[in-house]
Amino acid sequence: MLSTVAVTDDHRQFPKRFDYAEAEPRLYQRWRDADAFATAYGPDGANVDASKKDAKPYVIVIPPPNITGRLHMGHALNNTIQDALVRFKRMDGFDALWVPGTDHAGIATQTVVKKQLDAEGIDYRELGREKMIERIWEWRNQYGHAIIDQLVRLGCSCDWSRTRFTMDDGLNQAVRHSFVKLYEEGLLYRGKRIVNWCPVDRTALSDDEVDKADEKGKMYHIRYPFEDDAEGGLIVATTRPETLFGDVAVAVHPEHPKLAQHIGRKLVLPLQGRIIPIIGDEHADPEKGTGCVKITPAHDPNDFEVGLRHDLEQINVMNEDASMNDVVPEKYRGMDRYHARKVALEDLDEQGLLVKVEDHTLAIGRSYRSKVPIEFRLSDQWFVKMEPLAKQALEASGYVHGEDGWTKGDGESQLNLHPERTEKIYLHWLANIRDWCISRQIWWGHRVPAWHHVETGEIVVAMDEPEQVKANPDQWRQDEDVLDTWFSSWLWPMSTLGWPERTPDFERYYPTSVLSTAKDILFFWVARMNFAGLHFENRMPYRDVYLHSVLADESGDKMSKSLGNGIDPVSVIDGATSEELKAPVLAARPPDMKQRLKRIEKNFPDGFDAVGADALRWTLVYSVNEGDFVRLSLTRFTEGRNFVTKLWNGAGRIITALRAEVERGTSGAYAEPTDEDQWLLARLDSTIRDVRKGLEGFDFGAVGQSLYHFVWDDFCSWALELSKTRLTSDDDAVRRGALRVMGSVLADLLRLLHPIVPFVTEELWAFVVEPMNALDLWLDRKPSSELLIRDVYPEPRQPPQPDIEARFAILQRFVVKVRQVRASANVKDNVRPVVLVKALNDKTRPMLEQAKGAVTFLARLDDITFVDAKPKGVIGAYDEAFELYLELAKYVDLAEYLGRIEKELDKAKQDLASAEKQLANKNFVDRAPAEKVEGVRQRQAELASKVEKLAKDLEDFGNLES
RNA sequence: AGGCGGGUAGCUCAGUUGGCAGAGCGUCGCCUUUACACGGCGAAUGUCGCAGGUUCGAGCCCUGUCCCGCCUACCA
Repeated sequence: MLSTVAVTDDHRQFPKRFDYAEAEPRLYQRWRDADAFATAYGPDGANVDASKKDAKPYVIVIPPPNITGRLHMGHALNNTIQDALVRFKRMDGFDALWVPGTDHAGIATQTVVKKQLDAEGIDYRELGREKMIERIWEWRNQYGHAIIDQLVRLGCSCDWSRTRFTMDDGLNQAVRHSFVKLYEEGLLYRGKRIVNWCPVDRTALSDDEVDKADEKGKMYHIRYPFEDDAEGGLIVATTRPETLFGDVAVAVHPEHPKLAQHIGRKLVLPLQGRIIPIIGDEHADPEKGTGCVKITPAHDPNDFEVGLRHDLEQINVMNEDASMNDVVPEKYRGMDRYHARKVALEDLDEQGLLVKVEDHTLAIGRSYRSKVPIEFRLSDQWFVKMEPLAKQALEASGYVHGEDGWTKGDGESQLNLHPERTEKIYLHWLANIRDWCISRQIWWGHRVPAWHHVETGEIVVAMDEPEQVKANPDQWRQDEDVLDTWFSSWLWPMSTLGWPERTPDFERYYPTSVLSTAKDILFFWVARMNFAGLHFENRMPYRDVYLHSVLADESGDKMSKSLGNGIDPVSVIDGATSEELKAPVLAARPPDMKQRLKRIEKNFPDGFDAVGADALRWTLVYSVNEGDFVRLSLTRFTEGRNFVTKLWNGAGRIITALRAEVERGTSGAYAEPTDEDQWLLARLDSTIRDVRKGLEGFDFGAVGQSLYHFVWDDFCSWALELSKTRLTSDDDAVRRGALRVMGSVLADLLRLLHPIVPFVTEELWAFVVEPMNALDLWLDRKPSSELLIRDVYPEPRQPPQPDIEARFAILQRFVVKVRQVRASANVKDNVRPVVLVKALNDKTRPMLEQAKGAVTFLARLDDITFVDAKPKGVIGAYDEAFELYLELAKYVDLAEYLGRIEKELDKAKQDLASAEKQLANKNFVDRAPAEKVEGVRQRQAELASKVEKLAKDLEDFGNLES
């Protein structure tokens, strides 16, 4: 079996590992140099890629990361998904565009720069608005691109020439345009309302910017004496005694059996001495507390409503930083709210008015940014009326309003949410929407385009400084507030493409195709983008929304900065020392810090080895599911790395064989595909179908599993092993035939995998394409590009081939059966027995004969001989398609093996009994579909025969115990 | 309180119209077999949360129930 030509078919020449650290930057640069992320049409509307002149656009606009952010695992997941989709569609013939950009992140950024100034000993308020904004721009220009650089490390194929920033001029214009338009339509108003107020950042917050959680607190029962009876009075229960200075009434339920009689009487407000009325209002729930509620309109949203109903004064008792203001008695002025509470309680106690204090769990809202409990504060703010916008969104989702509220109508939905069940959550929110407070009392952001007349209070809203302001600048001042960051984000899919201008980009690429984002900003952002798209352009800004799961650590805790349990994607790509792994935990100082640190020390005493971007991406895609959480641990990424290495080595085996063939200089004839080849092609087709379906349906976990199975099991474990005998054949045509199929399948496999693991596939692509071209051995589908990123996504070649798969399954079961017998009987690998086979159907013999060389290689046999009956003195193993016999006694002690047969016999008996029982059930035979019944009959026959044979074997070897 | 999910092998999770319970990791053997030890071959492992119901047949459908998570609202 010597090869006739001496060639260097030396597999050791192919590197054992993919050197991602070296290759990733090199390959990324190649893509950039080749303009591989560019669209078919430029921003001027000119066609720049003639081959995609008629291609349909496929557009994703990135959820803009904050300029203050560092890439976290959630970004890595979301951007991997987007990149996979864009690369898939780009290869599949679409004019794909992925618009990147960043968000100015109002409060977050201002806070970062404020801290920087604090460190320099500069008070930003003294610095003044203009200088402060200048400093923030400086900061942004210096640090604001860090996260973009990290997206590059991930391999994201964004069109960087179209990078946007939410504070760009164009986007600012879009913001002002939408503000003015909404104002003119009466959907935007200014009003005095109770808002969530952050005393640290001294700004209003939207409801979404407040994190609510149950916290332990106290409930204080305070007696408010009657004006006409100092010993009597009503007992009010409150958790906020320090706000009592702002009380303007005490409410009881108008039909309260005992308390209603007091309505109209007056009370003396403790500590303050002010006289306040007792009013009747249904807000006072007789079941709760003492049944008496103090009414503080300026510090509680419910009380605010009560106050409006009863025309009560609104008394604000706090300053912007939540210290007590001049309304309160002198003693308390300037005290922080909690200090004031303590002192007030002491004083009440002294006066005998503090009746009772009990433990109480209450929901405390904290600013998501400063983590400080928010204050309800009465102030002038800008609001967007949400109901009309939500109505439009509900209708766009095919809902109609009727007597039962909103219900699904006959109309088609313009929006598909994935996973589907999120739609219910979305609609529920839409149906219960509240107005959106969009003004923020900070400096960094889009300034409210409104001017107030200094004397009259008249308000003018306009895109640019209005004429009357220009004429009398001293009479007017521009509104001091800036807009909520989300007020620019909600326009993002439109504004990044040039809206409100009708730019060529906007005309061609809007509406976009898909929005992919984390589940937790469905309301913050997705819903509002829907509103903006529908309201301003009368259509959804995208057709599909994919909401990925939230990432959690291995014990199921959501990855968060405050727990320090996040895994840094860059640490995964580049590796990290044990100390670096510990850093986030040490920074966060969570309650279980010690355990977390210990775990890191134990599991990663020498740190974590770099695994590269592909392994990171692969692991994320492979792990994602439709649940609420994806649990990840560092070891999962090692598994991803193993997969990349497996692919690398499997491909390497074919590549070295291809190179060897090029060296041999063969040409011309090749053998036609064998049965094994047909099977592999059928498996490839089915994988292509799965992967396409998964990508189209946002079922990324299924995509990963299908590809994993194909690469590891079908391609490497079976096809590659089976091909070895042919690849080392001395018959040119046989070798070339095998290479033709294996090379072509490998190329398709790289195409299939590329959207998920772009680097390793791009690297291997060149290695495969070059020799395949040289040998001219393509089965079909010659590459259309030197770069895989530009090549074409595979389509199935044939419909499903159940016959071929069934035939090949016989081969697989045969090999496995022999291996099982060998393993359980301890037959060493260097022992090469002859196996005797009796075929039980007409497929078995042709299949095994055709692939005999390969099968004997896989099962480590000397030969396969076909027989018509079982000879004496052999051990049998039984399958529905064949019986195989081995002269095991020749090689090993049989005693061990017989135990195994007994077990197998027991199992077969059990299965047989169950099949028989089913067939004895008249109902089953009569009612079940005929094919099901037939299937069980067949199984029963096979099992009966198997039981018989195994029992006889045991008997023959005289070891039957039962 | 309401809404939405989830409970399947030691762990993380699949389970596509109801028809013989699956994968990866981990575990246990054997193997430095010429792509890969980041590997190969083989093995073990289940009250499908619990209780009913529908059905010839339920992990899957229905009812109830217990846990866990998330969201929304309220909390004097």
